[in-house]
Amino acid sequence: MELAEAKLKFIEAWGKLGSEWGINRTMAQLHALLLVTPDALTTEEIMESLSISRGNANMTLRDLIGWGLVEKQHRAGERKEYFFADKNTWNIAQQVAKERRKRELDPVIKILNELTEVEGDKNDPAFKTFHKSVTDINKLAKNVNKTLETMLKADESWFWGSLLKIFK
Amino acid sequence: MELAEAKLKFIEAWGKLGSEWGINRTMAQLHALLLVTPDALTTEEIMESLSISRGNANMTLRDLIGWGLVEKQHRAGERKEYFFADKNTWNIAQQVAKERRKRELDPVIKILNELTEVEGDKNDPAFKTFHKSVTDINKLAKNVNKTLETMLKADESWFWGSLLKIFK
DNA sequence: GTTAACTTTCAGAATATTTTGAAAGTTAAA
DNA sequence: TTTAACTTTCAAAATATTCTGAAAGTTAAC
Repeated sequence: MELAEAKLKFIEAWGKLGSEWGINRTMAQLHALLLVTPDALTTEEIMESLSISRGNANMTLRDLIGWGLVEKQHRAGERKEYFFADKNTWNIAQQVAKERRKRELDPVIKILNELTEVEGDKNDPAFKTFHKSVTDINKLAKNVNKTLETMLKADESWFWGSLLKIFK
Repeated sequence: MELAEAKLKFIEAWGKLGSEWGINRTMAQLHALLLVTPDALTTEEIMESLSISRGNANMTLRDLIGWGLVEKQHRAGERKEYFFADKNTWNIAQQVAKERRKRELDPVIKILNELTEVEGDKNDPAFKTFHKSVTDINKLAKNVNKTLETMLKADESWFWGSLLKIFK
């Protein structure tokens, strides 16, 4: 397989995975493109590579910067901006985990905490079932949260080393 | 807060979280409804509760059954079918992990394995960057895979106990 | 074998999301 | 200050996803 073909395959696969996990396909693809490109790219080059419009490129880049995955570079004597992605996979994983926790997990834990407090007739099966499900899911969510917390502070080799040691 | 209101809040929150994670909102909501309902429900009752059409209810129920989260029940002397959800949160988490792994992670690991094998000029920065990113992501994916593997076999309290022990 | 209660299907409608592109905005350099 | 290179915005268009509902299909009971 040619490098060019392989890059396209990677970009496509990453876009697909992203869209299955609630991440805009273009955003995942643009990130993938920057991941396999050694140097920083201009908006123009990105538009060309992915066949997307200027507006789309601009907004997607802004989103990626908001996720902490991409940075702007400016070069002396040049008006245009260059974009490049952090290539450290562990950093990327941490960054994605951090953002999704903040945006999605935290709000839901907040609601679950409230719902756990709802009171009712302990003999009513409707109440009992509600309370048990909410409480159990809340516990699960908190365990996930703690695990993420650890992951966010951890060094990659320590993290996987520890995990795979127990999980031999 | 009333139980009825709390149920609605739970259904709404679960639907939102689902849609952020690439799961159809209705599917997440219907699952949530069954989770907080002690007894099995008919299609009719589900349509009513969630204000959805018969077609939508039917297809969503079929999907949930496909995910292993809901079961059909039939009752002696009755034509209509009843649907109920497994209320064991750990089972649910395992089931979701298992299905998403099969549907989404496995295919991507297959592609990453192929792309890892692509050969090229070791002095070409384009090749080096491609190869490193693909290899690193592949490693990460495999570690996630191993962790899921363990989780799928594990007992809940052992799993979280082990994790939180290292991660104190 | 007929009925009627129920389930399933799927084309088209509704809705939600993503993308475009041209106009407006910005700002370094002349 | 003016220009022009570049970035940003956002209403409208394109696309993708989800939902509806009526018709077709199924089958348990009679």
